[in-house]
Amino acid sequence: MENRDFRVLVVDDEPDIIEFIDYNLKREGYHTANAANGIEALAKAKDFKPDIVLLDVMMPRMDGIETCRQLRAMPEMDNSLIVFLTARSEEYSEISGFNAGADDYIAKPIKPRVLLSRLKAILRRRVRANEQESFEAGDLIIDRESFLVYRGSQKIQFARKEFELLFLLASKPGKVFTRESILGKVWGEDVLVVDRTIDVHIRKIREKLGDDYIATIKGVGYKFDK
Amino acid sequence: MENRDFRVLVVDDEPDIIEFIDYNLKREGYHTANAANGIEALAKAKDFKPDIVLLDVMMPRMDGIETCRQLRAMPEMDNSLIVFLTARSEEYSEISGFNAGADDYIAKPIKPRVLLSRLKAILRRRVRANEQESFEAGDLIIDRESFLVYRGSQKIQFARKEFELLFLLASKPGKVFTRESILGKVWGEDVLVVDRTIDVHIRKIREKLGDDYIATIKGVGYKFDK
DNA sequence: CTCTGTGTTAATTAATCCTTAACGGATTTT
DNA sequence: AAAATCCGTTAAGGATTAATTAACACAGAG
Repeated sequence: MENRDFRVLVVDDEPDIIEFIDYNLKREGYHTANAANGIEALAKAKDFKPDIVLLDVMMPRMDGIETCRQLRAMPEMDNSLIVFLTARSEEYSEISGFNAGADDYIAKPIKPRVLLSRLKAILRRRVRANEQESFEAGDLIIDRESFLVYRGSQKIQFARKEFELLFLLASKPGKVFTRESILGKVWGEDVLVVDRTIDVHIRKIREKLGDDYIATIKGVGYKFDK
Repeated sequence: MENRDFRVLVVDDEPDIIEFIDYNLKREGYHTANAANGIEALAKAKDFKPDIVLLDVMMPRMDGIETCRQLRAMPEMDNSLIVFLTARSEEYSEISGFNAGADDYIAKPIKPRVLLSRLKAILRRRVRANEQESFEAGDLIIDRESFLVYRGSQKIQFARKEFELLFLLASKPGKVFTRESILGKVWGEDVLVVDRTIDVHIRKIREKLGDDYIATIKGVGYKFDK
């Protein structure tokens, strides 16, 4: 899906910021609309049907948190994302505490590149969330619900880490994952685990599936390649 | 890549700020140069070839925005980043409106840790941004994601150095790369490797692709030419 | 508590990649 | 024409990276 297909509603009481965000989004091909306060935002959302709402937390009349609640209640917003714009990242705890239903937040001051890359990431994440928990890769069916992998009528059981690793690799067949990125995604960002650990799990996967599913790219990483 | 390899040009009319930033960057191993105004900045940029320019927006004689435009126009600045130093975040509209080509900005007052971590993030991002994931060259498709080269339906596998070398040459078909620049880009700036090594890798590439992809320019270097 | 499956690491072995030295041919310079 | 330079090629070892095995810790199930 191209950016051009995404609709973004920007809600902020400062015209400068609206203009700034609007300019950057338009340049990337997003459809945009804007509102200066919560009341206006609700009205605009109804017509505009945004995929994503960038919502300033601090606004006069009706604040972002209340606006968010009301937006969430609208049927038109069923599949939309709401992203808070917060003056400082410290306010995150506050926001999440409110549990107003925001999907993410972006800290001000907003930098063009950060805004755009975050937006992309958020939208990508949504796409994934909508994805089924089960998919096919090669002649395998990988099903997260049951933690099982099917090959034809054969059921193959994997331990959790093995499964997550296979799941990651198979989710993008052909793509080479570096050990670093594998660690980040399967084990978590700041986990102290040695690279060899990945190798061992790869080996266990190969033991169960055969050697011709996961290819080693020496000096780079692994890929699912069947 | 270590910080020591990065070159930062700091442009600000206040000597105090220059000194402050300079001190902090040097401590982290960056190479630095500085300029007190836009005119000086342009001259320095030409010699110093910075990877990144920290540019005060408000300056006498020629302001940061105009300086930025002119820097962008310089061929020496092709791969450089320009980061604005802005007095306050309110300057959004200004920054966004003119589209002078800044890559990011850092708000004053500048805190050392913020400066350094932002710089790291920005440089890291650049490295990625420069990396095209996949492109066509001649009848080849060179795909870094899978570390494969396709010729029609044929998949051709390369070892890492071979791949990087082919990737470099093919990224600018027709351009002659000297051995020196090849070493710098594929092997890294301060690696001690003998020229014959490149030849050997070129040979391996030719073995896999055929002799009519990479041409030797005697006394100069190699180019991708198909 | 014991047993089993899982996750991790260390240590060893295996694979392959990278680099170099050496030599020969080609081309350019002296 | 000789000398010098540059490039291509080969084969060998050294260096790097991955595969494999075995051992241990730990958690949860029974």
